[in-house]
Amino acid sequence: MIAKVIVDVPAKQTNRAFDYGVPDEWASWIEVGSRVGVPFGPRIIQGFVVALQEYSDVDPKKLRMVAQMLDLVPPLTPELVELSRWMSHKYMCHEIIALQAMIPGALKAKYERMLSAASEFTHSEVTAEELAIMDYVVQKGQVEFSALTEYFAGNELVIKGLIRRGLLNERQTVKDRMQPKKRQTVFPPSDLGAIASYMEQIPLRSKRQKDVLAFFDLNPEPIPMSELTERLQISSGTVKSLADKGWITIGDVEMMRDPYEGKSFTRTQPLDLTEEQQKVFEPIVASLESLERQIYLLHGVTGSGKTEIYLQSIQHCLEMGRDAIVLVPEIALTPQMVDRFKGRFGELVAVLHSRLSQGERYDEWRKIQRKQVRVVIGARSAVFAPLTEIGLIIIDEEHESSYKQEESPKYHARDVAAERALYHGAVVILGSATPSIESYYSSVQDNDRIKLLTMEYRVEGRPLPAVEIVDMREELKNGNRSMFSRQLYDGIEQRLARKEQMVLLLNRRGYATFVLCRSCGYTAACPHCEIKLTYHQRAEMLRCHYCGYAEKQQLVCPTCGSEHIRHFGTGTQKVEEELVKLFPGIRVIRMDVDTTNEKGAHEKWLNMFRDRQADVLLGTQMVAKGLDFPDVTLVGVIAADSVLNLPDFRSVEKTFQLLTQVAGRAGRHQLPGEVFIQTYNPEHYSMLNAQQHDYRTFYHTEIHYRKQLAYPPYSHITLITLAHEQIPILVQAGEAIVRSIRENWRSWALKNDLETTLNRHLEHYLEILGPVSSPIARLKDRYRYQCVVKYRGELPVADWLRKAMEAVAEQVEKNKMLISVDVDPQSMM
DNA sequence: GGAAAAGTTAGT
DNA sequence: CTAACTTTTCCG
Repeated sequence: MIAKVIVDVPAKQTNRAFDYGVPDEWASWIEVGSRVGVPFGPRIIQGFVVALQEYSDVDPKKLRMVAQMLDLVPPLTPELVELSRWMSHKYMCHEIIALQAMIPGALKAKYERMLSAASEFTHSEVTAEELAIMDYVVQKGQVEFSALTEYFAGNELVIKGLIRRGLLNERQTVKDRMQPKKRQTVFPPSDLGAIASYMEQIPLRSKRQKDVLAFFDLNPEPIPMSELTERLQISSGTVKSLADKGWITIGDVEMMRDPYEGKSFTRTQPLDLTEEQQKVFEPIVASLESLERQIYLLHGVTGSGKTEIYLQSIQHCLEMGRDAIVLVPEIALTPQMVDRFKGRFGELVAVLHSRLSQGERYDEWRKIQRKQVRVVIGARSAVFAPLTEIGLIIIDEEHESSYKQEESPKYHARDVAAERALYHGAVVILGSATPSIESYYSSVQDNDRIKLLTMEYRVEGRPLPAVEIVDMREELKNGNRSMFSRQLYDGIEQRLARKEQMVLLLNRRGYATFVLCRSCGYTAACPHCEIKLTYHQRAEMLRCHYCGYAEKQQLVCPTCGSEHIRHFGTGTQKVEEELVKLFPGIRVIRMDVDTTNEKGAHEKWLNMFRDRQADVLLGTQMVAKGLDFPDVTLVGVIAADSVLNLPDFRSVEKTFQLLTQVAGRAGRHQLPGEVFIQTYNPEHYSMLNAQQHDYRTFYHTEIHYRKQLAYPPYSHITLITLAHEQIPILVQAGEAIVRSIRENWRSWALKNDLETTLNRHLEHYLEILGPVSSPIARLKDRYRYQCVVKYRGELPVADWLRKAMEAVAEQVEKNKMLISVDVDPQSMM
C-alpha cells in the first residue's frame, strides 16, 4: 500500500504529494487525513496522508516507508483534505499551510533530534575537541542536538562530522506539543475484603494511613490524589507509603481540561417565535430537510431575535441526526453568548476560541473528534471543526472582517463555510443587522445562490434607540474644545444622576495618536516602520502599534531641543482621564487590547460592568459587538470619523456597520436608549443612515459608488504585497509581476477576441494598479510595495497570478523578498 | 527546510 | 590544483 503525503515544508518545490510505503501492521489503520512521520531527505518530518493507493510510479529503490503514525484517530477527514486542496488553489498558499490551519496548534509538529554516544570508540580516532564533545554526551547519556550545538557553540560542523562517522547515534522523532492532561489518581485495593487485614498490619502510630484505608472501605472508588489529600487533610506521602506496600495503586488518568468546569448552565426551552421569526424559520427548516446546500442571508435588526432562530435551527438539525457549527466573531464570543448555547444544548456543545489555553483548545477539539459533541461554537477557525455530518453552519455577524484570516492561508470563513456546505448538502445562515455589501448584493442579484430573509422588528416591539448626530464643527465654533460635545456631556451627567449605565466607543487605543513638536514640526515615528508612535500614558512610553517597538517618552524635542512637545489626537486612555477629571467619582472600565490581553480579563471587565461596579464601559470596537446589558441607556461614539478616513474602499461600510451595531447596544430592555454620534461629517450618508437604522437606503447609496468605481461586488480584488529593505528591488519585482499579468491578459483577450481597453463597463474588465507604495510604507525595517489586481468576468486571473509569481520566483528567492498574495482582501493595508 | 551536490572563486 | 565558499537541486 502506498500513501501520498504532503510534508511539513512550506516551499515551492515541496508543494506536492510524496509517495511512501505503508508497513503492513499499519495498513488497516492508516487513512486519508492521518498524520504521519516520514523520512524526508536526511530527517523525519510530519506529513498528512492525502491519498492511499495500490501502486506508485516512483522507483521502488527510492521509495521509503512511513516511519510513524502520530494519532490513533486521524485528525482530519477526507473532506477536510479535499477542502485543503481547494483552499490552496483559491488562496494561493502551500497545501501544507492549509492543512495546518485545520488542526489545533497542539498538534503542530515538534521535532526532536536526540544524540547518544556509539557504544565503542577509541581515543585515537578523535581529536581533543571531539573527545570533549563525546565525553559530554557519554556523561549525559542522551542530548538534544540543538542543546549540544548550543553548549559547544561554533562546533556544529564537528558534531555533524561525529554523527556522519557513526560515533554519535542520532534518533529523530516527531512529537506533539501537547500531551493529554493527566491527573494523579488513587485506586482502592483490588481486594476490598483485605482492607481489614491491612489495617491490622499498620503500626499504631501510622494513624493517617489507617484513615486512607478506612476511607476506601467506605468509598471503594478511584479518587484524584488532590481530592483525597484535601478531604482527609493528609499529604500525598502518606498515600505513597500505602502504595509502596502494594495495597493500593497510584496511576495517571487522562482527563479533559474543561474551561467551563464547575459552571452550571440553566437549561432553557425554545421560546415561542414571533410571526416574523416564524416566517424566517420555515424556509430554513425546509432547506435542512432537502439535504442540499442552501445559503441564507438573515438580515435582522439588532434585537430582532436572530439567536433564537439559530437555536431552533440547530435543534431541528440535531433532530435530523446532523451536526452544526456556529461561528461568532472572536470579541463577541462572550460568556453570555456561550451560556445561551450551553443552556439549550448542554454537554453537546464544544467551544473554541483564542482565549483558551492551547491545552484547553486541544481538549475541546478532541471532544469534537471523538463525537462527544454535536454543536461547535467558535471563532473563525472553528469552520474547520472535524465534524462528519454537518447539516448547518451559522455565521453570526457575517459582515465582520475578523472572518478573514490576515495570515496565510488568507481564507474567509464565509467562503470556506459555503464550500463545506456544498460537500455536506448543508444549510448556511449568514446573520447580521448590517450585512456586508457583498452578501446583500448577492442576495438581491441572485436569490437562488443566497436567499434573503428579513426581520424588521425587535422582539416585544421595543423601539430602536433615538440616535442624535452631533456636529463637532459646531461645537468648536461655540468654543467647546473638549472631546465631549455639550449633548454628550449632559447625557453622561444625567445617567450618573439616574444611576444608569453608559457605553462609550472610541476606535483608538493608547493616550494620544501622535506626538508633535510645535517648534520644528517633528513627529515621533517608529524607527522600523512608517508609522507614527502612539503615546501610552500609564507606561509613559511611545509605542508602535504595528511592530511593538516602544521607547521612553521624550520631554524635549530630539531634533531641536524645544520643550514644546505636545500630544495630539485622542485615545481611550485620554478619554478615561478626561472622564475622571470632568465627573469626579465616575467609575470607568476601559476595555481595549491593552487592558484585555491577560487571560480572562475580557470576562472580568464585562462581569464587573454587569454587576454595576462601573458607570461607564469605555473601549474600542470590542464594546460595540453583541453585548447586552439591560441598564445601558446611553451610547456615545466619541469620534465616528476615525474609521471613515482610513484609505480603504470599505471604510464607509465599516463606519455604518460600527455605528449601527453600537447604537443597538442601547435600550435593549425596559429602559429606552439614547445614542450620540460625534462627527465632523454630519451629512455623510453613513452617519445619516445609521441614525435612521436604515440599512437598505445605505446599501443603495453605497452600491452605487461601488459600481462607479468598479469595487467589489462589481469586481474581484487580489492584493499582492512585496516587502524588502531596498525600494529598487521592490519596484523591479512589482513591475515584473504587473508585466507578466498584462501579457497574459493581452494574449487571452486576443485569443477570445476581446477588447482590452480599460473600460469598467465591459463585461470582462481587468485593471492593475501599481506597483505603488503600500499604505503602511515600511514595516519592521522593510519597505512595502503593492499591486492591486481588479477584475470582473470569467477571467482565469488566478492562473495568470500563478504565472506571474513563477516569473519573479527567482528574484524573490535570491533577494529574500517577502511576497504575499491576498485574494479578496478585507483590508488594503 | 536542510543537506548534498554542483559550481565558483581565491589562494597557493 | 584545491580548499573555501556560494548556489542549486532534490527530497518518495
